[in-house]
Amino acid sequence: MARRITIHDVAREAGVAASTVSRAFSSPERISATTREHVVAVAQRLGYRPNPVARALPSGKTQTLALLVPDITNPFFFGLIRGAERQAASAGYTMVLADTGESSAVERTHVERLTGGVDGFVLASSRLTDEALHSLISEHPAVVVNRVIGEDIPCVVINEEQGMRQAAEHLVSLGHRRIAYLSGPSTSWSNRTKWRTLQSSARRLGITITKVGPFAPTVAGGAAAADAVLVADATAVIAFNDLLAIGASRRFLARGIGVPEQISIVGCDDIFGADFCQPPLTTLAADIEQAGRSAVDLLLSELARDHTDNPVADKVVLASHLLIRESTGPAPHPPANSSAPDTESTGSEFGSTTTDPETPRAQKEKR
Amino acid sequence: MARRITIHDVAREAGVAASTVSRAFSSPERISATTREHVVAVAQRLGYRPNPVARALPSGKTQTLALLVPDITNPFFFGLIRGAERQAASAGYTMVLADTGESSAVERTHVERLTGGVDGFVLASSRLTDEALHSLISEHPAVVVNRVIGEDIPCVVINEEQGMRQAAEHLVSLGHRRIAYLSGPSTSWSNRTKWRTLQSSARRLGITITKVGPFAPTVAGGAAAADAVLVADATAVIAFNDLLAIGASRRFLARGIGVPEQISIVGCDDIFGADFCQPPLTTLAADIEQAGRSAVDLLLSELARDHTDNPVADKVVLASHLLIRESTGPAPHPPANSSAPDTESTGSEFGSTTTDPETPRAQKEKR
DNA sequence: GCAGCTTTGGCAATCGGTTGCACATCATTG
DNA sequence: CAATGATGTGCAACCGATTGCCAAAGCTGC
Repeated sequence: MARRITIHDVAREAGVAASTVSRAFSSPERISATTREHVVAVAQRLGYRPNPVARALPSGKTQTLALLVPDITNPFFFGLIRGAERQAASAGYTMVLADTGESSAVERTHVERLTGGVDGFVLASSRLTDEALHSLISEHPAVVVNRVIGEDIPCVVINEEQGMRQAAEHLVSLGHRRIAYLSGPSTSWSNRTKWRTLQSSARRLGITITKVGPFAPTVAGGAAAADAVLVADATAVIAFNDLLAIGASRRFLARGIGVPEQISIVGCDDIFGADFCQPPLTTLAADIEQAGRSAVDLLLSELARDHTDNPVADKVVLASHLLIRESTGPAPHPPANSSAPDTESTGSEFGSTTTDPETPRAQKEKR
Repeated sequence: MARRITIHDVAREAGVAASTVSRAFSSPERISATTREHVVAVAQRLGYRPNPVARALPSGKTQTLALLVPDITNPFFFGLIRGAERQAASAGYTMVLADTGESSAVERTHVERLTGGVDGFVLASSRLTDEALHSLISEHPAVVVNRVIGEDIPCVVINEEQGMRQAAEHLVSLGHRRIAYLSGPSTSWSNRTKWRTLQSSARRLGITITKVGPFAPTVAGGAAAADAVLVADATAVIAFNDLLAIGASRRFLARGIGVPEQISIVGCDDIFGADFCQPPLTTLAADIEQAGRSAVDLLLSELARDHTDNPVADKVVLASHLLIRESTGPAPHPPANSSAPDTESTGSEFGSTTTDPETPRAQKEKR
């Protein structure tokens, strides 16, 4: 724990000024090759390491990024954390991780406290209101993940619409007509988006989707959700996330209700474990690790950006696709009149965008 | 992104010196109540936030801790990260997370780079050699997790011996006589400890335990491990961790080998998913989140310690206990001569310490 | 009314770097 | 050979806080 070697120690030992030592490292072209080599050699011999905080003070750049997540516990964020950490590290940045405990107040406090100590923020699944986010982002460089706020704020989102439509069509193709949506936190933008998309898909496909919840987006929450579904009288459920889906699935099985024989389950996120739970979960997958990497990239380019130029923010949309495993199957009592019950009610607003040939078709699969 | 309010702005606005503003916050007793209130009010009005890096420079204290893990991907570390982050946050510390990619060189580089920017390190499952760790810890405050090095280095470990003995006894009680140990990284202290304990347990219990591996401690590694086990001709396996156990279990099932009908599997760590994989995994559980909390506590008390006093380092040992689920069952062909084959070969070195009544007993369980 | 003490607030140095500017040195050129 | 320019190095200010020391002001008691 000996005192650390400073630039002055090196300067004295090398017989030059401290500024020369500084330049030997940070602007080598401003110094002659001979002195630079000498200084570097002395620094090496003494074991000199620049002090990051001293370096950060004049420049205001800490080479550190903060990642805020609502709940470190949630496996969904593991991939995000991983991707973000790796990308940050490879760019020479250090990553600070903070858990906001699903609370907007804590989120704001963390930002306040970290400001000055970090160069920017990645806000994953922020629980802040749009206004709060806007004002926050106007004073701190930040990118949001899992949220779209406006043209001026860089963000990384998963194409939930795409995924949710696929999920609904998959279930309809299996003969399901009454679907329940297991809602997550009402403060979650992603939750609202999923539900909105599902409602329009339901209209387009001529089926009914009812919302149950909100539930805590955890395995424990899934148990409660399962019981609520039984009351809602649905043959299939789409869950806000895999945790909820796994929890519900286990609860159904524990109550002697077959999955997917009696009820089908679709999750979201393809978290760790979704492939080896029982039954393996049909889920909406997206490369969430990529989301972490993209978020850091966006933030870094935001930091590099000359703030006098055009303030056009980037937006990364990650594809979402359905992974069909074993938690979904044919509806228990396929309705006799399977051919397009009331397809003509399709809203014009969707008719234009979705010229998708994948409409309800035969459900003669067997298990 | 307006310029940040500094202590000087507050001083000017309040009509006092900067030092007075500083004292108003950091040493209120050195200042009259009236001026303090006035200064605080002005600071509040201006939205003043102390700059953490400027504050860290004179004090040398950054209020930041670093957590280094070999692989963020590994769910085992999620609990650790969570526990550490929470404990750090509640003590007003910020946590930096870094992945060493299972490499001792990267680990060392990270420590080098972070030094000065953090007050101390939590090294989880370090891949460094004992010598490297010793020299590293002699110059940086640090605590290690999952490793015991010496009396002078604070550490948090899981009582692997206890757990491994329980696992071995559990399998023996089910009639298993030939057990394979699925080895993890050879640089892992925990891996070596597990194997050593297993060897002595085997001698004591009069069974054979063979080591297969090392394998990558991942689900993918588990598949390779499963195939190796088939060659080793064992009726049960104990895996270095749950990832390996789950991977092996899936591989066995895919190859038509019943788990636990034909082969029993015991994992380690009780990671997320161990309870809902197929079959639910019998595993050695420890409160790893507590390990994270304890590690941070230890580090914090290490930092608070007056370094002139006695250098006695703390050591936290966390209990490990067996969680019996469904991946273990009776050995496929229970040997006829079940009563203590060669118990007298028990090494004296263990005879003294393990006066443990739990020796091989009946295996008449049915499934 | 003044010595002596306590309280209060300011000055200035400091932490360890970075960087604008001045200056010295040396080579080039008219 | 002097003027000019290019190059290399040092001085000192600065980033935003903290803190030791000093002095002014206020208070006590004789």
